[in-house]
Amino acid sequence: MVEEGNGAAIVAARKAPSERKGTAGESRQNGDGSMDDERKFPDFEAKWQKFWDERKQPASSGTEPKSDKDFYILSMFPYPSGKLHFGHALPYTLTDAMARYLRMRGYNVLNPTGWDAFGLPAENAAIQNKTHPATFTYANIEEMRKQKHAFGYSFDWDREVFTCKPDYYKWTQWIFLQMLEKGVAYRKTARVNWCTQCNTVLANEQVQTLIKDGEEFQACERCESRVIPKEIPAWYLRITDYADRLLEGLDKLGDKWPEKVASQQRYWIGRSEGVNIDFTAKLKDESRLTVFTTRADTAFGVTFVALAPEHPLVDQIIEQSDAKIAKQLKEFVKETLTMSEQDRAGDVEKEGINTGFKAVNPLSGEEVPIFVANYVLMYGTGAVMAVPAHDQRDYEFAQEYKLPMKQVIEPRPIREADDGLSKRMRFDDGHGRGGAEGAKCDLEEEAFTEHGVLVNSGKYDGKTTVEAIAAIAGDLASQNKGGAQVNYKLRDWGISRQRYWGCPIPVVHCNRCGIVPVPEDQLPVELPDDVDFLPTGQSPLTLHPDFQKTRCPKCGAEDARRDTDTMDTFVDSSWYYLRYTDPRNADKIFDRAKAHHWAPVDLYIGGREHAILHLIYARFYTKFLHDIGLIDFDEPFQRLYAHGLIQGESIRVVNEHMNRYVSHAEFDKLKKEGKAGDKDITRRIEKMSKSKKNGADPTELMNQYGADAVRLAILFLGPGDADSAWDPNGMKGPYGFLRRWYDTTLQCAPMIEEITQAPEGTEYSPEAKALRAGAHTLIDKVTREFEGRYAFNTAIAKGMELLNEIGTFVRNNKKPDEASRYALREAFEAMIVTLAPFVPHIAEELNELLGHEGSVFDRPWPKADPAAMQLDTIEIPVQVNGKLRGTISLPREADKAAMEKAAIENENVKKAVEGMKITKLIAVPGRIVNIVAK
RNA sequence: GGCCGAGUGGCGGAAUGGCAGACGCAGGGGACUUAAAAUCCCUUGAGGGGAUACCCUCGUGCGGGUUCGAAUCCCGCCUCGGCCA
Repeated sequence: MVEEGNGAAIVAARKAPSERKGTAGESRQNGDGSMDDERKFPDFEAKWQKFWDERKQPASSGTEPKSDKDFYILSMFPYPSGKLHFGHALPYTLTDAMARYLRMRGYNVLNPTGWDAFGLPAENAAIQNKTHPATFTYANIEEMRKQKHAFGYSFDWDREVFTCKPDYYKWTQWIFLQMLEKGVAYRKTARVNWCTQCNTVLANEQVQTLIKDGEEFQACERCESRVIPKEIPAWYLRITDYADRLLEGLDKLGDKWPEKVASQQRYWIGRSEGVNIDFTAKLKDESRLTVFTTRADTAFGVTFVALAPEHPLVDQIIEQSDAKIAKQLKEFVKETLTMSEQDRAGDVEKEGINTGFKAVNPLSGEEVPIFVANYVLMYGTGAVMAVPAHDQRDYEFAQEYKLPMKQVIEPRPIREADDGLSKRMRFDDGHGRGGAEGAKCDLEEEAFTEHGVLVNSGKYDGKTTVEAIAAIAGDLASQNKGGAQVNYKLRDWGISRQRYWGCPIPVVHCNRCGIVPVPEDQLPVELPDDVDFLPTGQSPLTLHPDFQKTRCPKCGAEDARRDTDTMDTFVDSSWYYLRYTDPRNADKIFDRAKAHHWAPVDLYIGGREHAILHLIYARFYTKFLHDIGLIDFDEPFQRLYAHGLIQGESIRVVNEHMNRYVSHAEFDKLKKEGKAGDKDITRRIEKMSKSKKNGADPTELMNQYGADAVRLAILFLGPGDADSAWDPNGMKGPYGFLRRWYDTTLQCAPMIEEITQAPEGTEYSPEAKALRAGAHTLIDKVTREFEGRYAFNTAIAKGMELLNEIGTFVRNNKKPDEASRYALREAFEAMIVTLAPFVPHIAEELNELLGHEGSVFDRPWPKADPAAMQLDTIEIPVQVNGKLRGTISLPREADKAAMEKAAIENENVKKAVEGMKITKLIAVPGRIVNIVAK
């Protein structure tokens, strides 16, 4: 599938030794300890960055369909927060290594980057500093772009996109209009988080739980004042229509996506198969009261019905109640609605009020009381049938309010095969459990929520849970009293933000025509520049004199108003990967053929914090764009790599002097001054943050040690998909390795520069063979990591190992023969080429030093020679009864019999089996011998 | 509370059924140096014996199991982390 470089040719093509330039050539003459001061290592990184910039061939913008050789690799673009930190450096280093590797393998690689540039922090900074969000944003971008460049990342900079520029958000608006036309975007009035101080909507993530004076409440993360639910009109995207397809897509992606991310998305979508049952509420008039349940089989056990405080019937009930109950209900509803849904669904005290009205169960004909309860959410129908005997929440509520309990399910072991529940149904609200063998039913203690067999349920007695649900759903449907129903936890996506620094929503409100989309030829609706950023909490767009004022595009009325909301920034990032395929197109969102030359993304690299929101939204957008015929695929990211978090060790000092976090440097200082000791501190590994003073600045480290060393240190820390802790000493190993590698190459260059071909007819010494084995093992190891596992820490360790072997070899072979010199050259070449994706600058430098023309990245990827990887004699461990008792040296090709013979003859082994009878011999060729003896 | 992941030296981590601790950091010893830093070399799981280069015992969170053989697979538990509630 992939063209292989010829391993034997790894040493070829180079220029004359006399042309060799080495910055350190002279300083090495010192040959003493002062070398490092004078040399300043490394000093060649800027040189190679310039070299790359000048020879950079832009990624092809072909229009031919994507081939096996076209590879789209993408790292999540950053919010321009100001500085590049470890949260960025890890994914970009991973991405760059892979992109460089793929190019060396002959792939045509697209590796773009850009800026997720709209967002709240810029606007808050603007308010604080009395500037413009754009000023803040572009200054940050400028800084971060420099940093990314200094790391030597090989991005396709000519494709850089900025979501905050009109040439980008024009198309964000355009997609919105398509959604509006298709009914996927709509406006409704619904409950949002409203900050009472800032007078604005907050996203769920911007709401935090605070405890003040012993009271717990939901607060604004910025001003810490109370957040209340409020009904306001806002724009929504009908992502719920895509729920099933979003689920099916996950199945298709299979193991190309981490199972963790897929299951989080499944859970978020929260499909549950159940039954709607229409009760009859006996108010003044009889009205229908539909409940949704996944356990219709327990319908005969209903002893009350509970409504969410938001349920539409609640208003009617209040109207029809006597004054006292009405007042109680009103207060209860008001109080409950100040709680967040998370709290209500959690372990909050279950409270409710008996309305005094009754509802009739359509299956049993029984009348049960109607409650309004805080633990019922506006999920499903906003009403539940309460079955205390078989639902734990109902059980607790019934205990509290002394409500009756009626058992209608009996435990009975159900064989796995009888449990016909689909996977999706199991994945519901926790009720869909299989009938466990030996399940206990003790209603004195808790509800019985397992599956079983129906009792006290009229004609359904004797049926199993699964049979009963189907039968009841069917009967209800035929009587027009409900039927099977699928519900989702996923809600439609509210995208309106009462903010300035976002993509304006391109609609006009006209008094005559209502909501009118801005015609396509008038896009983009641009953000006005001349706005004041005042801490009023109101969107500056509503205060702007002209922005709102516009003509109705439909009837021409002068008094129409523009929508002043802007879009959630997740909208901007839901389709950016497509714009990279044709970033400067002024006429279209992108050229269809260009898009299909690259998209979908082959490998998407980003943090796990985006497992749900961004990745679901991007998948949803892709499906929509597919549906309107823009693209012919409907999953954006073929493979997802979720990188880990780099954490830092924090130190907290608690003593008579202080009680706060200190940095490592500060602690050392305090220790010297005697103000703090080891017993006063708590060390913890936690997410890097300013307040915990456990962060490390990659750019600072880069200035000190060079980009390659930081790249290497990051990759060497651990496998990229695991969280790992940053050690303040973590630079030393990788930096020392690079320096030793450089020095050793320089030292050996004169010895190997004449050798260009494997010497014919010369035998390798055992040492040279061992060195060759090391070199080819490195090639094999690095290749395998790039082809699947991405555990680059182990690949790098192999590189370090080979350098150690080279050191030993050189020390022990002061006057190497030609074959040895070739083996040595091969080892250096293997290191340069295979480590180049990780540490590109030094690889270029050493490549040049060994006399090669051009870039190391133009060299073919080497192929490991399996024969060279193995030694002639191998050491085989010998166990006796599973315990290591000796090792034997054998020719590589020794068969079982030879291994067994050598094993029994080994002195240590003889001692170990003395006086025992050997009952069994296990020999695994090339691996181990185990002797079983009694 | 649910789901997922993890638990291996002083530390980051190797080893995915076959010599536990690769590689690196930190520690110890030595060389160089007037000295220090830097650099280089040796050494380093714990315990014990022989004391040269050798050997033994224990050891991958805990308890069981499967296997000739388990860090790795199975069952039960504990702890930590993440996400959701």
